Amino acid sequence: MPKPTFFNLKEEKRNVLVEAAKKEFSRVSLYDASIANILKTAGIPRGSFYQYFENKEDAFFYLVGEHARKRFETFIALLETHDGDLFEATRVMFHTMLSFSYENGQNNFIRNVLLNMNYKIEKTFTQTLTRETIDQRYEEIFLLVNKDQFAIDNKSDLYHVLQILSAVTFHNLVQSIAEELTLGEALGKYDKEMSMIKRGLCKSSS
Amino acid sequence: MPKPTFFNLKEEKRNVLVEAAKKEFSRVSLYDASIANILKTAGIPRGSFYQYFENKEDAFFYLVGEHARKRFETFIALLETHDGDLFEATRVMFHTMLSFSYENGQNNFIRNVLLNMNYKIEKTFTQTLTRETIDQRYEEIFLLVNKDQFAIDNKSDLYHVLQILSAVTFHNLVQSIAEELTLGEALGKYDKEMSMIKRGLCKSSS
DNA sequence: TTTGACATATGACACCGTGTCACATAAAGT
DNA sequence: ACTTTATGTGACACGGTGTCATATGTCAAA
Repeated sequence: MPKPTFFNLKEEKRNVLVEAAKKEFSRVSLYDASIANILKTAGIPRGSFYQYFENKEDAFFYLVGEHARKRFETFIALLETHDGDLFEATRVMFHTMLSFSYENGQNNFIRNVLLNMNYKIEKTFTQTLTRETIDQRYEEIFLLVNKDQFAIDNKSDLYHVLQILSAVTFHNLVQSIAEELTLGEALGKYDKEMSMIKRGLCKSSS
Repeated sequence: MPKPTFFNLKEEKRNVLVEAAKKEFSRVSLYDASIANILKTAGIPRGSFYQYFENKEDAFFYLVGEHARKRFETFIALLETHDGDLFEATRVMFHTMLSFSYENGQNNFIRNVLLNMNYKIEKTFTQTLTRETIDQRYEEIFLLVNKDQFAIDNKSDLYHVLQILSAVTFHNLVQSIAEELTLGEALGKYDKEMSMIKRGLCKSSS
């Protein structure tokens, strides 16, 4: 987490810093990013950066976390809009993130984050779906989801549904961007795989 | 790819280097790894390293690729052993990788690779190297898989089955290691999610 | 207004890691 | 033997990170 000094900053200065960091993390991965570039863009001296953040990672995961927070709000809103249809909400989410990523060309934060996605980043993204924080925001999802559509017995089953959905959705997001699929191709593949998951991979006879 | 010089090396010296690199990449992630440590372990001067590899990444992905090659052989063998039962072969693979990872404690290559898994690494894992071999290997799988168990129409459907299977399997592998689940917990979660995927997440009526 | 305690700003610097390059040595070809 | 080609070597330039001594600002109590 950023240090208290960061949050004590005047909003404008904080924004300048956030935007500068976002710019650098839009250019390259966390590991290729250079603090010097952030400093140059934000116009602050080197020492100041370390007043606000522990290090580069700290700044990066702060940005990802903030992004994830907003996405979660969107997701909850989508669930409400679609009468608890989890698949449709996820599908719209997929579509939205992908469109946004394509519209903004090579240099945009979310594209870069997705391309360099690893476990820690994915966890920061889906912190609501992990076992530890399950009760905090999982409850919110659970109440909203229309359970009628699922072949599930209990609350724990929904956890696994979310796990599967997020695994496949993220995999498709990353792949679509990395392989530079067109929006149509990406959605086609995603819908196909989603329908297979819904229906089941095996013959019902087995 | 490593430079020709690397492959011209006498087998013993090449092995020393490979083991040294593996040791370093077992300790920390690709980005935290230091070439200096590899040099020290292998007992070669700095310049030599750059005779053999383009850079750190080059060495790392060579090791991952070699590992993946062996895993693929195992997988094909498993498919044969289990009469083309793709799910069972995948399950055994999951079990094997996880067991191996646990048995060897904190410092082992595959654990570290899984923990720092990203798209490029996963791609190296699932599609081994050249374009030509991809089609060839896919064909190999296609011929071996017992299509009777699946609700699939054509060859393209199997592609999507493999996509889903690998997404969920990798996700579980990484999560099990990162969250330090016991082998029992990990297998329980995996089996549960696999059975949900096989049967389908939605009620058959929908 | 002065004072002192605490928070914040600053940039020079020590440290570490990468990749290169000029030169040394070995191996192979003729 | 001599030339050519391949490989070995380590000093070094360059760039990046995190720290620290010092400067500057803030604010409340005296």
